[in-house]
Amino acid sequence: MITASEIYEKLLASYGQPRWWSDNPYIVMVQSVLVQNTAWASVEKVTDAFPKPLTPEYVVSLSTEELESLIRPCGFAKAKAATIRRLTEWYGGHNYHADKVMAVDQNLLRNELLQIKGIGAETADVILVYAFHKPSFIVDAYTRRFLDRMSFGFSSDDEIRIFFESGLYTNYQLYGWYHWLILEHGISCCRKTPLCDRCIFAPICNVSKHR
DNA sequence: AGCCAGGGTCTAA
DNA sequence: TTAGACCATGGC
Repeated sequence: MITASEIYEKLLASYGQPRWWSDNPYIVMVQSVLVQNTAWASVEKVTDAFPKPLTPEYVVSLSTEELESLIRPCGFAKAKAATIRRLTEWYGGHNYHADKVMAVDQNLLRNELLQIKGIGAETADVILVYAFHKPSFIVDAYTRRFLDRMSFGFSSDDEIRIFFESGLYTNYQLYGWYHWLILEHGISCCRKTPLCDRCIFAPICNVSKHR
């Protein structure tokens, strides 16, 4: 069976240097909530249309109605606005200071994030990796589908996490890049069956599982 | 475990 | 133009 490193090398060779989410921790936090079950284009639309720079101070100054109205194109406006508020409040507990958050133990931090209503495992891991530079491998629907098509037969996200974390250097940048590559692959190749003939994984990909 | 939250965009007809 | 699938999910 192909290893986690070999998969990474293939993805890298095919798609090139992956992009980083954002160097601004607060933007990562907000966008990670906005993107839940939402197309990325809608997230960019909302983020780009913000009347002022997207800072915690600015978000706190908005009324609930204003915030909901600004993020409406991403859907679930009520729920997401409330989650962004709770997340911002939590960040305020660390004085909006990313360095302070980064000093917290990874598992402690993950649990803190998971306690915030609206933040599940995937969103927590996205925030951990991209905002606070913690090596917590992100498992999402694309990751599961990708591995399914490689016929791995994992039965839980924990198994998947262990597969990646034990097969790679413990490095937050690597995890972030890897996640981005899986997404890029999933979006550009594995959503449309015809493209899969040219896919780098075609020889080992179970095409019958394509949607 | 399955269903619900819900606006926007793309596609096939 | 219209119906329907789908979107970088999480909560109950």
